[in-house]
Amino acid sequence: MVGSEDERRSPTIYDVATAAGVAPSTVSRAFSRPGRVNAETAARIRAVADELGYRANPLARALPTGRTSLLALVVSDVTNPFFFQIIRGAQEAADAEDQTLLVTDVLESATAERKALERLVPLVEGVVLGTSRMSDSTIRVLAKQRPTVVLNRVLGGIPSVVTDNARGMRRALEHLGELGHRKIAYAAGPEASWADGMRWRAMREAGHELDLRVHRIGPFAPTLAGGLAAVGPLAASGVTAVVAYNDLVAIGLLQGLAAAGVKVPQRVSVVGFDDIFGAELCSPALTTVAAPLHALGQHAVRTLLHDIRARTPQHTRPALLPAQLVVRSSTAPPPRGRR
Amino acid sequence: MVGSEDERRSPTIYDVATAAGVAPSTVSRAFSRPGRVNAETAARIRAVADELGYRANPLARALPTGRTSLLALVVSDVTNPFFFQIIRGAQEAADAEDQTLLVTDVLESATAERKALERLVPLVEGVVLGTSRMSDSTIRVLAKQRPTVVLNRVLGGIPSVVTDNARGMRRALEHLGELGHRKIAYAAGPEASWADGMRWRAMREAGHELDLRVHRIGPFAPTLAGGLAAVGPLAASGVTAVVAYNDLVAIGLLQGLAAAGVKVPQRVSVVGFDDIFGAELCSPALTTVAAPLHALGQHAVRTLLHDIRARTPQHTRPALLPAQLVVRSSTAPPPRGRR
DNA sequence: ATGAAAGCGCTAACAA
DNA sequence: TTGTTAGCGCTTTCAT
Repeated sequence: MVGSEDERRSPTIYDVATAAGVAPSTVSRAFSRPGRVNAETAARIRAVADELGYRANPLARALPTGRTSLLALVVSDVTNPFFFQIIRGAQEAADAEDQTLLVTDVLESATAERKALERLVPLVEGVVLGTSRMSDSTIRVLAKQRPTVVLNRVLGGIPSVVTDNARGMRRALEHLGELGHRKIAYAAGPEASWADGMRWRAMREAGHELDLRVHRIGPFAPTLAGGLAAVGPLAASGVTAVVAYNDLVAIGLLQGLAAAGVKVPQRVSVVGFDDIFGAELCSPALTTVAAPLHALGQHAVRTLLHDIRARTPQHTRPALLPAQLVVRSSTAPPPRGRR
Repeated sequence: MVGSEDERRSPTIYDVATAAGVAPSTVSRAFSRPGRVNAETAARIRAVADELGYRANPLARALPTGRTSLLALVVSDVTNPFFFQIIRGAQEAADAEDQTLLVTDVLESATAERKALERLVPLVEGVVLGTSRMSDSTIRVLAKQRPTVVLNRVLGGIPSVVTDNARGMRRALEHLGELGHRKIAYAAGPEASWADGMRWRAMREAGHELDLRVHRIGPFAPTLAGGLAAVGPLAASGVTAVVAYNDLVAIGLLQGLAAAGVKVPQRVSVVGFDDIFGAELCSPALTTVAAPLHALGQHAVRTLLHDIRARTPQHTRPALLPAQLVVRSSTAPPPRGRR
């Protein structure tokens, strides 16, 4: 067997039981089901446990119950600032409920994502998928095995929490409209992106309501390089303002425009999406639609915990969290004669 | 008990054993100790296992052996770009050895760090501490419980992996010296920081050898705000170049200098440390001493794994990983008449 | 090379 | 309210 003639193993419920003069099961109950045991007995047990330095073994507890108190958060890219606050929020929510959050980076690869999940699933009680690269059907299979919450993606029947892109986009266009812009471009992100579709649709609708002309360029990669690539098409489009798929694209645009000698915001205004770390570092500081990143992470974990406890997904329709426009220095009225 | 009259539990070694006509222990061996079992038997067992969709339960495996295949990486702040590549490197190294990495953010708080560790330690086989805020003695206690590796900190007797700050600083000063600078400031970071002490000491030594005058200002918080605060003291110091404790301070400095109308690099050159994400976003793009972030994470995990397997710390002296100077646009020759 | 059996530390029926 | 007892799924001596 394993234990051998242990020198100084850590104490178990048996040690506590003996020392307190009760049965092991009573010790167990004293910790996992307080109230199901006489107050005085419980107190004594706790005292003895303290003295012995007893700590419940999470593995042993998990084996018969399946309750590992472990939650997985899968992100497509830890180095993407988009996830920082999401991770933070998620971790806070998990800590608050005494759960341990396992953050896993899958490097933008659906294969890596599946492999990671294969390893994680038997260990965790639930998983939240941040910007998953996996197919809908793969996600559904996962959701059958463990309670699952999806971030920034809507998937019929699977609980999800997303940013209210429509309202955010609306705010951005209102802002641009008030400044006097009339013709505005959208620098699109990856076509496969759910958020991209949402944003462009919202832009068309808002443009229509606000009587603004909107124009789509792209798609571009959701990176600095993508933004750089958008410079040419943007110039060709003859607009005075552009809303980018996300901040990385917007910042790339800023850099490319600067290199081309086009002044921002004097000649053209630029608006980003998400408000990632870096959006206020660039110059000019980026006006952007701030996604409720922290809240997104927090809400996802709370929802997950709820579903785990309910033993079945309750939140079947997506939770919509509000975005907020952060006005910085990359937007201004259009050049005279261009309005 | 627990299992109840299960509908469709996942198959166990018992199921496989029955189906393959062998004993459960043989199935166990076939997986955990291949070679200790007849090749043909093993093949048959594997075939049957596949068919049944058998997957070893990591919890059950871990209970008797303690081998959870879980490693903890504790970072003081996930949102600090400094950690991105560290996390990546660590995760790669862990994946390569079929270990699961648990990344935990402790929000710059020693208390949170201790609490997180308390929860993690019984679960993981080892821990790497990235920029720990805990005291040396607390870390030593931890190291007694689980193999531990420390990042960017040297702690007698505890395995650690650190950046070669001395060589990096030397490169930075050589670069500045070649450009013609003679008087250079160091914008210091937190006094409690081990890296800060190293960097300042290295700067003095290099300055001495290269015949440059070095001057220390600060300490400043290791943040953008810290950099902003450094603008005044910097102006007062009368130098033509400054090396900042880290990139965040350097970028803050860039922003503050711009606001004050001081041109970088024409009037003053700025060098950062670490090369975090953001160092090339800011303007001008930052010249900086790039820490081998990815390698740091990777090396830490490898060392940890090694120690876990050796069942005792082997690497008693710090591993020194090389830094590299990345020259971008924030450095240039000093103004005429100031050399 | 393989099997039998004990045990890892805990939980949860079931009885008392 | 508390004790007894049988597992959870796996590993590992000890026999054979």
